[in-house]
Amino acid sequence: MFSKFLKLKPEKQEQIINAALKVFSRESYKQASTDEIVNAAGISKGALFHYFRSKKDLYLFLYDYVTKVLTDEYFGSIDLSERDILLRLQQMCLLKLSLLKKHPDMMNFAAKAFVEEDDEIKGNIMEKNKEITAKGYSNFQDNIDTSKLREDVDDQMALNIIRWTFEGYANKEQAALRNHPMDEVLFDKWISEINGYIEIIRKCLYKGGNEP
Amino acid sequence: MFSKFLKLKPEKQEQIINAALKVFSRESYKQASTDEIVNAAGISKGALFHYFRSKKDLYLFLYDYVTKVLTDEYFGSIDLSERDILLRLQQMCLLKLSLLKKHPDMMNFAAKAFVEEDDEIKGNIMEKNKEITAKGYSNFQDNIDTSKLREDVDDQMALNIIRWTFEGYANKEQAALRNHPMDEVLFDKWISEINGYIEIIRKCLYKGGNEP
Amino acid sequence: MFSKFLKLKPEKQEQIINAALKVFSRESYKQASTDEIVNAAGISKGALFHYFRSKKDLYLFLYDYVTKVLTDEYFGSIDLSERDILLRLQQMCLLKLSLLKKHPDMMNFAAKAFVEEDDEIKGNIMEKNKEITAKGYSNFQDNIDTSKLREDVDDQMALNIIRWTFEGYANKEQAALRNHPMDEVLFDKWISEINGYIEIIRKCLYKGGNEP
Amino acid sequence: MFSKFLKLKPEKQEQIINAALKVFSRESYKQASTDEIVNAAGISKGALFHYFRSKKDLYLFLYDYVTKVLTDEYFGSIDLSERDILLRLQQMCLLKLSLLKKHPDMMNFAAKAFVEEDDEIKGNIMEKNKEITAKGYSNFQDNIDTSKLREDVDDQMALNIIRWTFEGYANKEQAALRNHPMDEVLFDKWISEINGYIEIIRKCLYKGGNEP
DNA sequence: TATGAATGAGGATTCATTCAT
DNA sequence: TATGAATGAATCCTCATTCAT
Repeated sequence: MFSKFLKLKPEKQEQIINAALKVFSRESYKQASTDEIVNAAGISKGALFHYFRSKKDLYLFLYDYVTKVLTDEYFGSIDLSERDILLRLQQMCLLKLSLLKKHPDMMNFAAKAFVEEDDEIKGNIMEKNKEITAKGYSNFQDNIDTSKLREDVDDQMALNIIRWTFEGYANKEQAALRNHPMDEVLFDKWISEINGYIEIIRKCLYKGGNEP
Repeated sequence: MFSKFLKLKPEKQEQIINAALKVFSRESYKQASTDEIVNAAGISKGALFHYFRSKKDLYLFLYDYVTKVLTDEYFGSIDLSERDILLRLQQMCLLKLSLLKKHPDMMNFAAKAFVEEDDEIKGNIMEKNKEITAKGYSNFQDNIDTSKLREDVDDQMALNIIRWTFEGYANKEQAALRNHPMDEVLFDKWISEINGYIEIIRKCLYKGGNEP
Repeated sequence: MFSKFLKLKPEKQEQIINAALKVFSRESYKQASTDEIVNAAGISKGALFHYFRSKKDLYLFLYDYVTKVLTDEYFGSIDLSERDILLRLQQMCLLKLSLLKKHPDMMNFAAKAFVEEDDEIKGNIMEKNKEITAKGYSNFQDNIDTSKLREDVDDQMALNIIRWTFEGYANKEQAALRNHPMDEVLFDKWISEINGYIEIIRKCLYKGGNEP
Repeated sequence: MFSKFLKLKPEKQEQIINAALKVFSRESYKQASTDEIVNAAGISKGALFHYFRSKKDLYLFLYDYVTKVLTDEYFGSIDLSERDILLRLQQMCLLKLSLLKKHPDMMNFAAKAFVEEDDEIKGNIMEKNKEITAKGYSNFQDNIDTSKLREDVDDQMALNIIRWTFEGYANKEQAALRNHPMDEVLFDKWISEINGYIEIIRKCLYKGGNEP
């Protein structure tokens, strides 16, 4: 499967993948047009269906491809030995925001694919997600040292609050990303704001934080 | 406009609205098929276009309808004089979860419509959203008494953490909703868990909370 | 046939006929919409199909009606004992132009119906035309006194030139009619111009005209 | 535009053009059915919309095509240096009748298009007509030598009578064309009859014609 | 008799997929 | 292997006609 595509020169593969990602990251599965994809990729209609047998196969190939690239970059960059949840989430949050800027089409494609509800592919995507989960990419709270958390607060609830805070921040910034260029200044802002939240959480939910 | 539809017997109106909401809450604007809608509603193709002149008009009618029902039920039930953010968000969160169970199709439709990007309707939806915003439905943090918050923590950041906590909780429960029936037990669970988070936040982010 | 329609009060009949004529004189048979007709007539959809069984029947009724009114007014006003072709065509031409202004919808309807090629009605219209012709409305050149025409010119050819001249003039003026109001001034212009052509023809094609 | 169509084999282009012309020369723009066109052309529905993006585009393409063919054949065959109006109109009339027999669908299409009132295309057709007019195809009476006309008759009125005579003759013959085959005999009849009219007009409206 | 809601076949257009070259 | 012309099912929408009230 996909062997015909994989025999192409890497540059051509990339060119086709990028074109398809661009289209699929903007439109839903059904609305995305193969015409637009072949035009953006600079190949013929027949070629696309020669490499991939169908639109569905192309989509699922892209899903695997994107999943692999993103998980590699994501989990390859995260220090899973960091047992302090704040430092781990700081990494994760910055990494996610960086990936959004580095691979916007992939990230948007992944986000769209995650909620895609077209019957033609929904089943396959859910299956693939199960496989990914099964591979056991460590969760944000695996192997976390909870001993630093306040004792008068339920650990899991504290972890949830911390996670939701970082998720909320990442979402807020993601929405802003569309309008602003990504540069050193923006990255520094992220670091400084994230550290602000870390400080608050450390103060409030960790042992030995200041008295309110 | 829509006068022909509004002359129908209420039961029939409801039957058509429900059918359309079911389809539009599952599929995007473009993918949603009028065939499926008329089949679900048990009416003929011609009838649909007799009541609403076009698919677009039907969609925008539904948007207005849903917006009205949800804002009425939502803002009609919220006590905006409550100046303690925790109590206000407790109300909002419970209400949102209740609405999700009471009107799942409406809530999903509203969520989908909010991010709908089809050129045919995007402009209209944005316009309607402006009108809604202009009507001044108060924001979650309008008129909030921030004097209760810890003084050694930035107010806005504290409010963000609190909001994201409730949003995170609501999202988590929303995902679970599809599989469980909504009943007294579930509602009690929500109250108890939300109160758990409230207690933690009060302890950590409010003046005079316990020392960690 | 049409008995139900003919039982209506004359004013209502007229109102319906006028509305239908307005629509059919603007649009072709197929494109003319029964919706537009009932709206213009201020009656319900059902009523129209109650009076006339179908769009086709309505159209054919109108054709008969218009044919009758126009031939009555036309042949009722023409003095067929006038044996001078110029005076007869002068009458006919002025009458046609007057009718165009007096009954524009009828004239346009008749003109459109004459070239209507929709299979649903073409046969019926052609049949009706045969009947009309069979009734023997006298032709423009019936009973004409050709003795006044130059002897060195073929009578039939001379009559053709004369007829085509008047037809050409009438067509030219008809096109101009849409933009100008019909009034005394316009009528006088017609008379004066037509007399100009008559004078030329008398001079050129009649015995004893001036030498060129 | 139309590049896809123009890449087809000439025979296929012709086959499609002829099918479309046949349908559009019989029905109005709106009533003409693309189904009928594709059946007549022996191609699939999709193919038609592959070559031309829409029914409108097909129609406007045909208009340009027909206009070009007809004006080329028409103005390519007319000797505009002929300053005698009778000889010029003799050419024009014969040419028009020949074209009617050679390209009946094109001529009928052109005639229908000229009075087409459908909003979807009316504007475009009028624009194209302006362009054509602007190209300055000389009018029937441009550069005419009026010095040969009788001095006791208004020049413009004389020219009108002459034009209307030839138009009338062409119209009469056009109506007869549908039933008769076009052959040498018919063409000879036209020449002889037209020459008959020319002789009469020369005798009556030109200087030095015989005394009536 | 009159109403207007309802029907469903028909029309233009789109698009994934096939296939001759 | 690559091309892009061709297919036809599916989609939104229209409108003469019917029928319950």
